[in-house]
Amino acid sequence: MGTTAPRATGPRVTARRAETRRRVLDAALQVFAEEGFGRSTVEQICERAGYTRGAFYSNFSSLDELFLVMWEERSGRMLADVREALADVPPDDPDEAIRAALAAIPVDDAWYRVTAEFTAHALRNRPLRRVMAAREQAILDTVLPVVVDALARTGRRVPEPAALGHALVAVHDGTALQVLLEPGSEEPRRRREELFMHVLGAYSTPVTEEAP
Amino acid sequence: MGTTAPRATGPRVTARRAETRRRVLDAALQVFAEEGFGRSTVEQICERAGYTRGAFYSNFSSLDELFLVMWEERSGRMLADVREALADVPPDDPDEAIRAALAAIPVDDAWYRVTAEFTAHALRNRPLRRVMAAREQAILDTVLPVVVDALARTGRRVPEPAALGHALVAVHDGTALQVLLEPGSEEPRRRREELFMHVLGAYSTPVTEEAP
DNA sequence: TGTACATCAGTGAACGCGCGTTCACTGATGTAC
DNA sequence: TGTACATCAGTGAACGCGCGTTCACTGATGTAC
Repeated sequence: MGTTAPRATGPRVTARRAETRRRVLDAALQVFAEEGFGRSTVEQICERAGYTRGAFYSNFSSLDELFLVMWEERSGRMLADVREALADVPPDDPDEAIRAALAAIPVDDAWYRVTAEFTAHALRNRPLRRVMAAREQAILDTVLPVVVDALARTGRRVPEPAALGHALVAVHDGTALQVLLEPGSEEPRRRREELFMHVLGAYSTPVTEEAP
Repeated sequence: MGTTAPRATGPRVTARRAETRRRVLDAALQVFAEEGFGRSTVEQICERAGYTRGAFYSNFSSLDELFLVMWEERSGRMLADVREALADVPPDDPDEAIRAALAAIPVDDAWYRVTAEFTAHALRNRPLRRVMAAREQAILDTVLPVVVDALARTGRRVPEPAALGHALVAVHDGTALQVLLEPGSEEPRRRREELFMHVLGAYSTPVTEEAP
């Protein structure tokens, strides 16, 4: 039995290894977006990342695992960006706050493609479904308070924040697709914003105390 | 130059051939739903359909073509079902009409998976994008008139039918995903219906003529 | 700081399976008389 | 309706490529003194 082995953080993650993983993960996003997850090969990803296939198997056990790790890492980073953008929103102009919140949520072509496939994948895979559900919850936890605050400053309160949250996520998913399917046009973007506003209005009530 | 060749309907479609295509298309939907489009093979589909691979190449030129044909055929049939269901809606109860319209739009697991992937596929493929856009338009043409009518009977008019239409499609896409991600729960179904109602309200105005 | 050694991370060749694609063939289907 | 023939649709074997996966190896990185 080893006595002084330094295994505090597991099997030791060297800087070199971290760099390799990062480059492979970045390459994976690009390849998945271009080829589709199902049509992507270990070879393509390694070539793009500048490694041989052996490096892949030294870091990941399968394409499925890579897909999961990549998606979680990426969506986590994206959520952090949104959180940061929301922190900078000026608290004195609620209308602007809501607009900023919308602008902070990126509608990115490559990412949406990958997410659409990840979604389809999750629908046939229990554990992945939980991953997606957890992510939706994280999004709500980040975005909802800001939105509810902004509405409060326009004199509106939200009786059921959870319902509003799920509605916003659904609207985001649905309209993002429409935006990406018509790359040239500004129409869908406008409709998207309009729908968001309508939903905010529908899930909140004015707090003008003229009732008893 | 052939003189009396009977080529009225192109290369002659025999009953046998039509049957083969149908069985292959049915098998394709199942396999795509289970394995994902990208991970599906000609072999799997043929095996499930009860043919050898040669039969596939005698009827289709590639998996991509099969995917497109299958999706169009399937979504066309689905739209026809919706149209039929809407035709049966009793015209005297507008609230019920709307509920029936919602119920007529199926939220089917296998189909949604396949559509999610088809969507991702379309995002990286111009011609497919047009196919999807055309389908969205067809859905609107089918569903919108019924919805606008039903609203009219509750004394509401829709100033911008197109905007409402796109909003409904977006809400459908977004909430269908939530429904499927939580298979056990009735929650998302309830929230879905609620959101539809809110959107109908937001995009229509009461026509009570008390203004000048 | 320098040297000697140990371990680690990625290399690249090798293996073999599975799949896409082709094609000569044969049994099924359709046509002419 | 029956027979002879022509065409068609699907068969199944064959070929070969590309890819997943393994593994002995070596140069890179880290450690001890």
